[in-house]
Amino acid sequence: MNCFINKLKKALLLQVNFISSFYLWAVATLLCSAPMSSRPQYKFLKPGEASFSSDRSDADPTSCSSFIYNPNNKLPLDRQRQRLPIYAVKKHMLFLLERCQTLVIEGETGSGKSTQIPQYLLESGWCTEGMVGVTQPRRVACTSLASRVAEEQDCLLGTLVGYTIRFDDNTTPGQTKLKYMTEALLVREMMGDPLLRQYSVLMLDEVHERTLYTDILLGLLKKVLKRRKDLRVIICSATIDVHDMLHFFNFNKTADKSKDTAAVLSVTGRTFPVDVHYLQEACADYVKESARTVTAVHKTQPPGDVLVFLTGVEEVTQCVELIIQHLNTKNDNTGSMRGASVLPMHGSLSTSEQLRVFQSVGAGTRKIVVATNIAETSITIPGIVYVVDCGFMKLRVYSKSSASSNKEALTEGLSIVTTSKASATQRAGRAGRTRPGKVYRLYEESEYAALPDATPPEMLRTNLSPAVLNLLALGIDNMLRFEFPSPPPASHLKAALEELFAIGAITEGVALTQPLGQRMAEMPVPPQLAKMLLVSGEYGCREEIATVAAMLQVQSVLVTPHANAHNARKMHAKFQVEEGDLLTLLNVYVAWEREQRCKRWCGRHFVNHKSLNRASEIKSRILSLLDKWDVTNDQDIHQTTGGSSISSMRVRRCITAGLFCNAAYLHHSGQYRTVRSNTTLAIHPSSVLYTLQQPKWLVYNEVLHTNRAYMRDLTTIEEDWLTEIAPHFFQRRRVTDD
DNA sequence: GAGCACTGC
Repeated sequence: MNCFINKLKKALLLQVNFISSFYLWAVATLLCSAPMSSRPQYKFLKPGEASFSSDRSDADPTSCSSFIYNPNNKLPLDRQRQRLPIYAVKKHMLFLLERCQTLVIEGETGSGKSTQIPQYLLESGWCTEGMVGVTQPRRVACTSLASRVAEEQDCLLGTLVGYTIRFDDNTTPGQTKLKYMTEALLVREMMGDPLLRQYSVLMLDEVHERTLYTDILLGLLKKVLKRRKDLRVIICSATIDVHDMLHFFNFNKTADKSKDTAAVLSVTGRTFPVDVHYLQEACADYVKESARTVTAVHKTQPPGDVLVFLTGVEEVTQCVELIIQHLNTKNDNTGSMRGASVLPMHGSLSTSEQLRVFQSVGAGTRKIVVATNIAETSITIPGIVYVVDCGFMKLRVYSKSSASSNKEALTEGLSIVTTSKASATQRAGRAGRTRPGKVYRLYEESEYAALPDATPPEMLRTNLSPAVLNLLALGIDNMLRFEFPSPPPASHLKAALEELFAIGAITEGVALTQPLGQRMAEMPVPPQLAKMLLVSGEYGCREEIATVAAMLQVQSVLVTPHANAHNARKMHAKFQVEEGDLLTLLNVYVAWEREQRCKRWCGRHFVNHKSLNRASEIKSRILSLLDKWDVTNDQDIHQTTGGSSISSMRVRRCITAGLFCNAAYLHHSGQYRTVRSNTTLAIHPSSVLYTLQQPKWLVYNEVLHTNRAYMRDLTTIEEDWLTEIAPHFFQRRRVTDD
């Protein structure tokens, strides 16, 4: 502790009191540390005109998407089902499931596993005692798979076959036997039913994606399997990690194979061969090289649409412009020209702009889609024959801040890294869905061999406090003994435990506090925001905080179109207040409601209508939870205040109660430093405080690492509030050294 | 003094 204090420099500072969290630290350091994922470096060779090597046909377009190309869609449904590759192994699968608790199915796109396996289980009596639950990482997959299966079973969706995603439960209790759901939702269900008694079989689909919730579920199900010998678990994954999964779930530690509790079954897919082309010499600029390659494909290759993978919005925009230049003809605003239509595709586009890539561009015209990673798993564009893969992607990383600080701080950020072999294969597979295709990889063949096999699981790359809170609520109070499929580094767990302790979610003994911690776990928002919501009654600003929390859950409420940035900024200025971004967001929401949620008003003010509607849904869900727990505005506060400035202060004090760990002050050097670790951080240019007067003290909602470490979603606060609201965390001291 | 890939409760 003394040593820690000595490290701080000059002036009057607030300091973190780590005395109470020392125990947590001791617990956390006991946890075994996992090897950090190595981040491969991609080296560019000298610039120059590069050419592609000759055709090769060794592509293995393994991909597992919920959108399945169906070459038999003119046949009757039962004939279609029998033609799927999975049908050939149906009996073997059912036999293995009788014998083993866990079945790992290695299956490729178009094998029919996601739709057929649940029906085989239904038909062979696995649903008499309980349901078959199928998890998916994404919501659209749940809804589309459920409707397909309902159609094949000739039943109304929501009866025998149903789905459950957030805000949308389309099942009938007692009647629904096949239930598709998101992974996160099954984790929620386990809070009420830890042994999942209503399920006889659980099937986890797309496990190779290794989302945070996939890993949580894998660990939890392993525990449940030990307690419930009647339960069966089916793991569907791509080739890459089948043996890891088998090893993870096989409880047989003897050499006697007949005692194995897990088995593997392989199913071939139904995709077309994809020719792989590599550069013979590395390129200096993959954006320019992509545009050059697309142009060459358009001029020399037979008809067929093109999909380009780049890493970010800016690259996509630049590449679209370059391609249009290269194709060198007048283009109208639609991007159409001489037999080609060039379209961008990324998450920040509006729905209507995104829909354009699915629309037909007409016979004789080649569609060229330039996309981010959104096209790798989340969406499938039909008709793609050529893929151009730059070999890079943006990936969330969670690591020690490289910014100048005298104490380690873990922060989240995005980095551009090379893709993995699995990811390169997935991208290539996008070219072979309807007929044989070609992929152009903008790197050398030797570079491919150097790629990591798979992208590291999200569990190793993210802030763990939400996950740890979830596990605690599920009764996993000993992280030491929890079997993570990929154990996260001890430092990440330590940081999560410290944060949860600071906001009062857990005790020094790492137990969930009652009722605060328990309720925070049930809140569908990150722990710090949950804290803010649960104490909002005490500050008399329940409605306002519910709005702020909901607005922080949706992306891009304020839109700034490239072409109309000036006007957008002018309109956005109407909502801006010097108290910061969270109160600005509150203003936007209030204004939207005042205008009767008018869509045209949104357009005029460059506000995303879809996002606001979603925020409204989340807000209602939050408010109903607060009602359930009797979190209501304190009457005394309500009566004695009324003015808007006082109201703003109440809201900001309540925000401080949730985000006090993220406090920063304006150092005399003119830079902001965090109170917790004295890390230098800058105000992000998207913040309203970027142009307004810089406050002495503020709290931020998140840190974004790009070239520098930026704080986003800011709120101005008073220094005194910190010691007042979180006395356990802050101590006022005068530090005189240095 | 710039610029966030994608999910999910």
